[in-house]
Amino acid sequence: MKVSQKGLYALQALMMLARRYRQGAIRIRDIAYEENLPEKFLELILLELKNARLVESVRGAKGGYQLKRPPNQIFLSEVIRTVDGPLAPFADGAGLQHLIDSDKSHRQLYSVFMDVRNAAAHILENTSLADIAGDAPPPDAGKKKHRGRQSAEH
Amino acid sequence: MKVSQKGLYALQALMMLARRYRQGAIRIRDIAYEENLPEKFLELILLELKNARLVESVRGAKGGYQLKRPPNQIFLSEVIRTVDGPLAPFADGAGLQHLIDSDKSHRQLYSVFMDVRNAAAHILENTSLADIAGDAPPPDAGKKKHRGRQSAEH
DNA sequence: ATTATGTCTACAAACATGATAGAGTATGCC
DNA sequence: GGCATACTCTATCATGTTTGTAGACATAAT
Repeated sequence: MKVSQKGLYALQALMMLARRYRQGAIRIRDIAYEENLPEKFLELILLELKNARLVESVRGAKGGYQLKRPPNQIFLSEVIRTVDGPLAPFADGAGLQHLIDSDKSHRQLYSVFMDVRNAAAHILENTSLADIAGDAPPPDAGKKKHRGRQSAEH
Repeated sequence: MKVSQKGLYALQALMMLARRYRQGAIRIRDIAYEENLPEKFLELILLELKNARLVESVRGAKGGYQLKRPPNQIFLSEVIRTVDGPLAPFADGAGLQHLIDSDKSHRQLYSVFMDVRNAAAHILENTSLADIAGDAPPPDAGKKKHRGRQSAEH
C-alpha cells in the first residue's frame, strides 16, 4: 500500500472537517486555505470522498462539505482505500488469496504479502479520524484514550 | 509501501537462486526461462541487486548470477527496499520521524503511518529467502519452521 | 436576478513503470 | 589468438499514473 500526496490531502481535509464536526458545511475554499491545499485539486478529492459516502455536500450559496458520520466512525482504512486503493503491498486481498491458492511455487511469498496487508489493515481499520484529529470537541467527551491511538468502542 | 511488478520479478529470481544455492552461477537466460520473466528486463534487475550486494555475478562464458549470502541471511526487506524503495506508506522512516517532530498539527497522522511502516518492517526484516524459497536443500537441514515463516536464528 | 458555491469534463505537464535494442567488455576454451 | 558466451551499460520508448489547472454548468440563498 502506498499513500499518495492526494491521499495525504484527503486525510488532512477530513481531519479538518472532523475538528469542525457539527459546525455545518465548510466551504472548499476554507478547507484549502486552512490546510494549505490546492483548491481545485481538493475539489476533485472531496467529490471522490462524497461518492464513497465519507462526506456529504451542501450545494449553492452557504454550501460546503461536512463529514457524513461522526469522526470516531470514519476509519483511515476507508479513506486510503477510497483514494489510494487496496492496503495490500501487491494486488489486493482477494487477488493475493487467489494467488496463494493457485500459484503453488510462489504461495509462500504471497502469504507474506498477505501478512503485511493484514498488519496494515489491523492498524488502519482501528484508527479513526477522532483518534488523529487532535484538538476537536468530541461528540461525547471524556473517553480514556489508550496512548492516543485506537477508537470506536468494541 | 508498494511492491511493483519489478519487485515481484526480483523476488522470484532470488527465490530461484535460493533454490539453486551452491550450484554455481546461473545464467540470466535460465532464470528468465524457469521463472517466466522478461529476459532483458531481468538483466537490469539483477544488476540492481548486484549493486545492492544481494547477488554476485560471474562474467564471460560459463558466467551467471548467484546469491552473495546464504538464503537464510537475505531478507525480503532488503530486496523490496532495493527495488521498490522505503517500506513506509508515505515518505520513509526518517522522513516520517521528521514530520512527527516538526508538523504539530498532523503528527498523530504521521505516527499512524510510522506504525504501519514498523509493522511491515517487522515482518519483512524477519522473513528470509530461505523461508519462502520452498523445496530447497537448505545449507544446514532440519530446523523447526514455526508454521513456515520466520528465520535466521537470533 | 444576482451571487455564491458545489459539479463535471477536459486537458496537460511531469514522472513512474515496464519494457526493448544494441554496442561494449570480460571470460572460457580450443 | 580467436571465437563463442554472457554479463554490462546506455539509450530509447510506449504507456499509465500523478498532480494539478481551466472553464462551463447546476443549484441554492437572498
